[in-house]
Amino acid sequence: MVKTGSLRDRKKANVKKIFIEEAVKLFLTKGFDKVTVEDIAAKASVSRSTFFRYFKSKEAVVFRNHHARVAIFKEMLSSAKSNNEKIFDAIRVALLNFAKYYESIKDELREEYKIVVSSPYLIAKDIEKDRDFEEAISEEIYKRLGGGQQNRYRAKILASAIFGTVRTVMEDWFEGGCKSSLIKSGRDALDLLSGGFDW
Amino acid sequence: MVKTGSLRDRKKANVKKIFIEEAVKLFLTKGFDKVTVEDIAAKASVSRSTFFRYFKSKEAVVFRNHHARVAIFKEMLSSAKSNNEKIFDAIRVALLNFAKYYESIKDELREEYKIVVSSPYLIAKDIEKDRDFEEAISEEIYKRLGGGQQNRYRAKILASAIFGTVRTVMEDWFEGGCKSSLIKSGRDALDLLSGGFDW
DNA sequence: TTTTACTTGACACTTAGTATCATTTTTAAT
DNA sequence: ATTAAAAATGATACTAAGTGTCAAGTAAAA
Repeated sequence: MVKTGSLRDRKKANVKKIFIEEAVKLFLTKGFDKVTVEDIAAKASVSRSTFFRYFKSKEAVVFRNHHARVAIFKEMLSSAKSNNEKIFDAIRVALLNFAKYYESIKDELREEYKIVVSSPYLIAKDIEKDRDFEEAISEEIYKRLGGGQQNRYRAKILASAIFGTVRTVMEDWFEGGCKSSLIKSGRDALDLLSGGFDW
Repeated sequence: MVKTGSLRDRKKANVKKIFIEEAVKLFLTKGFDKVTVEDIAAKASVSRSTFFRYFKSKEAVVFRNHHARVAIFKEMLSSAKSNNEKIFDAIRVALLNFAKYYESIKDELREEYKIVVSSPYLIAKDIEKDRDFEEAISEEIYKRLGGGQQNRYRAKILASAIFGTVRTVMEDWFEGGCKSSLIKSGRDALDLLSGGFDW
């Protein structure tokens, strides 16, 4: 039994799909900044107005999967168990799980990356989006530390250090065309971090 | 002997000063997003065209000191000496020096922060600007490690962890109205980091 | 079938930023 | 002091993102 929405719902889903396909095609060939919403709407054979009913901005097409990914990451964080009761180890488990997930959607990610680096504006936005992941880590550490004002700050500091590391590993992975093992690089980088800064 | 520029130069400097004063006044009272370049130009009694000859964008007024600050930081990084030959310690010295500098311009910074948080757009841009500091740290670590491909990556990871920490400390300082000791907070946070992640 | 709810296209508007051109102002040379 | 070159300004027109509104069309429910 296949669940078909109403005709209206199916039409909407289809329009959205076409928007995404055509927009991505244009972004990849011309670069994000050289594509106007007018162009996208024309390719999708609808009006410019309609585009803004489906996406709140031009870049929203590019970042359409962001929220879902953050949700997945949060789920991995909260369900992560460590063998040794150490918080950092649990975060590490979640991060490596997420790395595995990212490897499984590398085609999608590679395409997205190509679009992002085509525009200084998108690069900035991308950095901004990363904050959601960092905040998720911070929240998780805070919870596991048991709450309290002092721990909130402590959690933020640790999370920013951890995610700074993660971001760098990911950038490196993208730069190399997602060919290397993200899990292995991630593990190595986290080892470097956990070893401390006595150098 | 006072060095007076030409009449032209003095006029230009004055127009720029007026632009900054009026723009900042408007940003502080109405919030960045509610101020148009038209408004600023009107307050400065010049045309909108002229504004864009002095600043390449509206936000450039807010971030007008960014480059100079990065330059100062780089200088502090390259001249930092540690007692024990450890790279992390030299970076720490530079960071604490910079914290001292920031304490000395806290009024300017507090004003800037108030404007930045008035606009989601500026908050994003601010995060972007921070990358310049992170890259400066990365460069410095890389140089001190003696170059090489492997060290480039290593330097990036360490720099992102360090700067993630720094950013969090600064945010906390700003949130508290720049009243606490940035140097002390910075030292504590760096200690937390250097202790490693074995928890 | 008819009423109601939703979707769309057309249009007007605001604002940042770019580009051009004529006018004014400053500077340098005679 | 006069004039020619260089630079700053204002006016104007343009592109493009994003917002808001309204009337017409289409699907859903009665």
